[in-house]
Amino acid sequence: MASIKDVAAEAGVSVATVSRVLNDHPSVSADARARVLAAVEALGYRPNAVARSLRTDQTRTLGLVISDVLNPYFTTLARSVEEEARALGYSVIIGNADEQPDLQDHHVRSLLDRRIDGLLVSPTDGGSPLMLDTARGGTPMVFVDRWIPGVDVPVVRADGRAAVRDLVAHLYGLGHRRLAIVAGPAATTTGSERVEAFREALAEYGLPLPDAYIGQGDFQAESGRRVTDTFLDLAEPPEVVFAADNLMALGALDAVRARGMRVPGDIALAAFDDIPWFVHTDPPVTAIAQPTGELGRAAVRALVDMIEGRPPQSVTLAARLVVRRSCGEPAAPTATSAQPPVTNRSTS
Amino acid sequence: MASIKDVAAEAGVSVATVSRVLNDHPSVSADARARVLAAVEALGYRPNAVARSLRTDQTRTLGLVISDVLNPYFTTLARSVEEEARALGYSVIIGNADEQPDLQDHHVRSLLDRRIDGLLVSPTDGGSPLMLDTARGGTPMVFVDRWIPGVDVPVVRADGRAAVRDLVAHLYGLGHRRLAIVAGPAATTTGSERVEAFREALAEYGLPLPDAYIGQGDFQAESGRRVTDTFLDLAEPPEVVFAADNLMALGALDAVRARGMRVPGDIALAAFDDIPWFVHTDPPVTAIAQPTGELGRAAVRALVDMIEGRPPQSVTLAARLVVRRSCGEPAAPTATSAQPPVTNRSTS
DNA sequence: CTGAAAGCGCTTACAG
DNA sequence: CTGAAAGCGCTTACAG
Repeated sequence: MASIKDVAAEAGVSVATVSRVLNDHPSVSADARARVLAAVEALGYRPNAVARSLRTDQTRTLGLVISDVLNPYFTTLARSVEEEARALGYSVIIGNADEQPDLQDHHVRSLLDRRIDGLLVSPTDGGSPLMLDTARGGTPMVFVDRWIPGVDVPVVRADGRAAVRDLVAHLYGLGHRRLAIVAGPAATTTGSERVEAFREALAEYGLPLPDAYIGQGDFQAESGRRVTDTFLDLAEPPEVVFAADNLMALGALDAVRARGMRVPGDIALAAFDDIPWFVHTDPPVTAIAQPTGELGRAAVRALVDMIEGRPPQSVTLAARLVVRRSCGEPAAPTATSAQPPVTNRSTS
Repeated sequence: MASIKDVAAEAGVSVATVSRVLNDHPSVSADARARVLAAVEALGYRPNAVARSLRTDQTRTLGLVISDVLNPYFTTLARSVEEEARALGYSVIIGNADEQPDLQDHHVRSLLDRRIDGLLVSPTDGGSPLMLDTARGGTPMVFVDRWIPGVDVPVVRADGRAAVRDLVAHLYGLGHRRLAIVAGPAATTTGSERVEAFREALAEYGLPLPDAYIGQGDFQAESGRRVTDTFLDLAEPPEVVFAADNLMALGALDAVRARGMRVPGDIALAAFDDIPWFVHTDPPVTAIAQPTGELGRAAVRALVDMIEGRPPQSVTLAARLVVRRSCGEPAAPTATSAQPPVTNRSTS
């Protein structure tokens, strides 16, 4: 692989001059510039980013630690993060925590070792020592989707409270009274907040949320299956299962199907996070949609602002309820077509 | 951030000694080792991977350029790649080509600039100049899933030929005679091979594959929708649509649904690539499953073999047909339960 | 406008 | 067993 020395030799100039034309430094003669460019072309030279990073102390790279690559929500988030980063001149390295705090720390450490310029994290837990140290230690950092309370780090996320209230109103209107939730880990903000929002919304209707109706999942499919099984084994099973993310909803569907039961006839289902497949499941799943792409872009902008010395901005966007058929048919259908239309209701 | 010099000062030794204990070099006294370790601990020192890479000329990093992050197949592949790489002591940086050759080249270039030790690619086209140069240029490289003919690079992939034959047998047995395919880009191997396998299997049953029944997609959902629309507009629409990947199947479902038509009553559907959601779509989708995890692991092993100077091995694994209900009910149901069982038939 | 030189943080022969 | 020194490929004051 040709180095800057080779280019300098080929062009008959010093490495300093080569470096200057490569970095668009103004004080280079047109002649020197042309010779260097020709040499670069002839040798197929590409600057060594490793050497450049060591010297400049910046990698123009962002680290993104997501909770689970198999979760379409995070995959969509990752895509928008990469797009926005690329537009701003940064690359991104993705680490998949697979919902395991240990693996999350592994990736954070590895990313830090590579001296990424900034870190985007959706924490899988309440804050490991490493994560806390990193946040306090001056590395530019922003939380996306999930965050860690008590640390001074910008947060970019969706607020699902209003959408959950809309969901409960929808369920109540359909006549459901026994509502259960498959929650995410209590140590994560989305794990606890979604339960709290659900509980509060239920309270508005005078409905309880008994412990037996709060199942502890981990945001992955298998836990949704297991918890739903537990619900179905109850002497008085719930009429509705609200899965706190799309993968646990998948698991819930597995559990229901395994018993030969039907949604929504035997049990209703709703999910946090909307994904394209929910339109085509049997039945289409009522879900709470996040503005995922916008979250990713806002998170990158906040992080790049920090990196480049501008004040970063925390952002909270609204999630919205998307009603489909998995919780039952509307009591008073007004649709004129045989097939009920998909309804997109926006909160606030 | 503490550097090796700080550690050396703290421990009262030279940086060489610090480096030696960090790299488990045998000739270090127990005393020096202990002092260095204590200093590392006290300072929270972490070696700078950038500097180390520059010096050793290896990054212990693999590049993975996948065709589309939003495709669950590639996401599953990426996950297994990262797992196996981690087990072998490597990190992986993922680049998402989003099925665009330009974006693919952008990521290849960026990965090369970072001096990754090896490259894993699922090419989105027939071979850009950059890709060809890279393959010939000595960078350890292996193709996964898709490959570029005519270059001497190991290939790890699934062979779907037998499974496609099984699929056609299944469709024929169900009475279908007009079969159409939504193909991927002809410039990709999976784009052209799946069409060829389909055409050959049809020929065995004396069935033609007219041009009108070959729709040109790009492996993304929107193209599946568009092509299926075209099929449905035909004077004589096909009885079956075979989508060459799961995202185009999603698009096909969208198109069918938009017309208020039903699968398989109005038109049957099958897909290449099996994903968890296919169990829960309406109806469950008959699909060809690849041993995705094993492909990812085998690809990493081949690449690491190349990097570490061992002869790499190309691997071809069989895909298999998973029959569900999207092509119609079996003619002679032998199941005793009301609900037909999911059948997993393994080819060969 | 240009080049010689220092230095980023490591690793590794080379001497001792 | 240990340290001084060179060098990986760049960038960037500093002189001229």
